[in-house]
Amino acid sequence: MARTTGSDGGKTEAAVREAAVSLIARLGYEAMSMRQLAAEVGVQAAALYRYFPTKEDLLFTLMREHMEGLLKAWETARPTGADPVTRLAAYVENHIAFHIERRHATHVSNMELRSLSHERLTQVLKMRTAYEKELRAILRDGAETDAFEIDDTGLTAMALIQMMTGVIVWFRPGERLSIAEVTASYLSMTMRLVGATISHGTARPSGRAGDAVAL
Amino acid sequence: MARTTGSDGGKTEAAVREAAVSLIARLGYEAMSMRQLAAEVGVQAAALYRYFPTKEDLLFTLMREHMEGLLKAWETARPTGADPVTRLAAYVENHIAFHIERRHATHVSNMELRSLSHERLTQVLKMRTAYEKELRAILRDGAETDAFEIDDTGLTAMALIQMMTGVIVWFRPGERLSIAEVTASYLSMTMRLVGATISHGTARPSGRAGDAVAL
DNA sequence: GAATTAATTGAACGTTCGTTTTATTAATGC
DNA sequence: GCATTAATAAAACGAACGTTCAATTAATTC
Repeated sequence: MARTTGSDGGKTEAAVREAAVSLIARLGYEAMSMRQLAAEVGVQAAALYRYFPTKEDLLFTLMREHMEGLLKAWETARPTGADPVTRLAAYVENHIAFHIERRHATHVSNMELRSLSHERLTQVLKMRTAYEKELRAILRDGAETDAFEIDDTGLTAMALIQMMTGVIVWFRPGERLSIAEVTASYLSMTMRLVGATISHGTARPSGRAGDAVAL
Repeated sequence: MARTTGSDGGKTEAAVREAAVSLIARLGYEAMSMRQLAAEVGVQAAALYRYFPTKEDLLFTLMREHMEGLLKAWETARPTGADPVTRLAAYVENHIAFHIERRHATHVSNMELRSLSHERLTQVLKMRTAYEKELRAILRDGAETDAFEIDDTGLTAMALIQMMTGVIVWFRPGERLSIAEVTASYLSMTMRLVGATISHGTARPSGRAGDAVAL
């Protein structure tokens, strides 16, 4: 056999991407073979090389597009000229929504970085850093205007991102909690963590929780 | 050649474990070959099979002992009969100290779970769940005695663990922050996140940060 | 409807993998 | 110092890997 009836390059490529994301998320990049991937798509292994020149090219494409999507999503969701609390809330909501929606792709982007060449790793990390920088800027603004009370901006940003991204590890759609409930809880935890001053009305008291137990 | 002068089974096995942890952490379990590992130890690949019957046995041994170590460390550090704030502080301090000290092993235990057989995966997850259960118990006690203000105990526990374990992703010893500084910051963030009542002296006010921005 | 292009198959390539087997030498026990 | 046991090397096994190549057929173009 050769070309099959109804075959379409565009559709096949999309099917390859989709199957690759879920297969890599489940088995890991190294453990997934090109033959396995091809079988999932319903095609011979050789056919994959029409769309991606190497296995690593495939991985890199998935990661790059994931990061581009994340940055684009934030560009769209980001409120312009708002106060730090509003901006932080938008960041948290966007982050959680995006990551829950793309659990598998996030898994791939976070876990398989070591399989990239140095150059490509740098590219992906650059995008990631740009995204994290947005959060640090919000935290810094909030700290400077006393909207937040933060020890260390960089450390707090990393802690928040790890906490939020961690959702994909345990969250399963359709279980005990809805996406809205999870998002609301994380938003509330985030605001407490950064010591956010209550924004609407009530003034915030001076005594900070945690002070008494700090080393 | 055969047996080499000065060779010692105990030392070789220890060297294999050590090399395996750092090699798997750096390359990933699937990407590390037994020949690579043997070369790192300064031995032929066949010699490894004297100590570990298969590659997966080696991985499982590393993971099981890591988890056993974590549980044992907590058993030792756990304060008995103390209030929730003290117990939570001890949990955070133990968790961060243990994970910073064993960054590579933690990486292995968290990232390579999918390479275990179903049965062994279950064993490791059982230990992990037992460890997480300790945190949930502390949070529940704190919530019931109004020492903490928590939306959802399970969700908060997961968020905290993800946040704390995330330290190993970005923390490098000898850089900007010391272990003590990092621990103090995480402790402070944790206490705010759970809405801990200030324990020594000052009463805690009613208005909670985050309320105003919750969905 | 012939020529061209797009999509895929099937077979093969050289390499590397985890693992096993057999032989060989160092340390140990008596 | 001889017998035994411990620790390793060296070579080989079949299987699986990523990738390439030539052949073949479906769709498209004119």
